[in-house]
Amino acid sequence: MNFIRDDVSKHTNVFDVLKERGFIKQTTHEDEIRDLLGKEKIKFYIGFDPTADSLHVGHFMQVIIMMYMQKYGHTPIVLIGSGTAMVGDPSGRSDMRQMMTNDTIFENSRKFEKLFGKFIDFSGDKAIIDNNADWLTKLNYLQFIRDIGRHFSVNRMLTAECFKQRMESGLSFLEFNYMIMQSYDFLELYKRYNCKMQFGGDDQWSNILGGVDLVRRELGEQVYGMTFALLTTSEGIKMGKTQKGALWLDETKTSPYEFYQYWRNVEDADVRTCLSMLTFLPMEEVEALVSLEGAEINKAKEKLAFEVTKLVHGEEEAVKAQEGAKAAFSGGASLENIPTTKMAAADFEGDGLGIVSIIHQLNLVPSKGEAFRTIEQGGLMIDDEKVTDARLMITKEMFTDGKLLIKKGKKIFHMLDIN
RNA sequence: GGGGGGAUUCCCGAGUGGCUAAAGGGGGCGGACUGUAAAUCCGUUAGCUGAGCUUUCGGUGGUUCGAAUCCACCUCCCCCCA
Repeated sequence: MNFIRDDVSKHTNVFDVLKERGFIKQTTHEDEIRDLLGKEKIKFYIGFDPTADSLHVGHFMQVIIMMYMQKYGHTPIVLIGSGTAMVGDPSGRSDMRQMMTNDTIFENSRKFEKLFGKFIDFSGDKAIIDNNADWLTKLNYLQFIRDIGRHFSVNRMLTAECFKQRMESGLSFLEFNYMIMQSYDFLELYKRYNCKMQFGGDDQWSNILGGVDLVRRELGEQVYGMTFALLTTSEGIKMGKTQKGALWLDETKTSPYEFYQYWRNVEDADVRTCLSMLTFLPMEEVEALVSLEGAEINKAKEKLAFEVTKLVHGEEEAVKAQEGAKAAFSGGASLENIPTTKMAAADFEGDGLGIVSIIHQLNLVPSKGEAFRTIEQGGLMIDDEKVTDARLMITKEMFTDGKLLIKKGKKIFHMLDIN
């Protein structure tokens, strides 16, 4: 559980550390927050709605923040938003979320909890995990709108950024309540744990402000909020999206090799942001890596990919992924770490199997039509030889030591193993 | 409650009876160029192991030799007025 090196930063106030790394986007009271974080050990929370069965890179950013905070002595409260997930956050969405069944939400929550345990130390009282279903599901409507609803001005809510883009496409009353639910969470956590701050991605700004205001109005207490830059590419597109969907932290959903490759392939312009936000390398080291010129920047990308993969999947997997990538792209290194699928030797007896169905089965192409196209366009290689005939049959004799290397396009390598 | 406008292939968006598996753009995929980068250029982009066949234009039923296009009903969405 010792992810962050002691020499990660020269600063001793975690606020300065986060600032140095470019995380901080907006704060409710910059000076007071810096002061508070320097003087006191506080409790703070970040909410995560279990809308999927795994955390993705966006969540991971928030996890990293909690890791820093914990490293510097503060206590993270991980709030699983099973209750808020039943409402659905409209922030940054152009349409309403699919309604989820309670069972799905419950299932997802369990998986979230497990993943958090990998990064945050919950031993003793070093961190807290709670779930807002605990209080939100018990609310009495009438009581709630009288006690809490009266503090919210609809006029003001409607001007909030998070609702703006929905003013045209439509916003249901259900979703409109999301902000109030999240605000109530802050109030509840303040009462339960004396939680003084809420963090979140910058898209959470309005929701966080709502909570800060509510605590002040209801209890007359000052609490604080802070948002962090979203991890986006230099073009402003959210990072961590692949054509298959999000980049997941769960290795069964995104393999460590794929995960490694994603970071290995980021654009030059994004290397600095990624290194500073997703790795715990000291900033001097980050600067040194980023200053590499031309093709040399690949060294920085390798380091980035390795460090992030190590953080998420452990050193062993990171080494494997790196070895596999090196073997595939630059040759030399051992081929055993390239993504491999085992198949029965018997399948390749006699006439063997058609190449098209093989690559389709391996999920290298989404359909057989795509497989044909790939071959027609010269995008498929077997053991370094271009496949020209889509009806090519793969037989046992074509394997060397029971292995066959398939390359699709420039970047996808896959080993077939019949041993 | 009244009036108006919509729903098109991964997304946006054209298409108002056959020439439409459906323009154009985005995205994806393949190629060239490169540094496993960016930019650019070329090709490609429903499924089925080629020609051929099957499924697609919110849903259901109908008109027609023939429908994404016409008709009826239904569902959902948006806008204006209350």
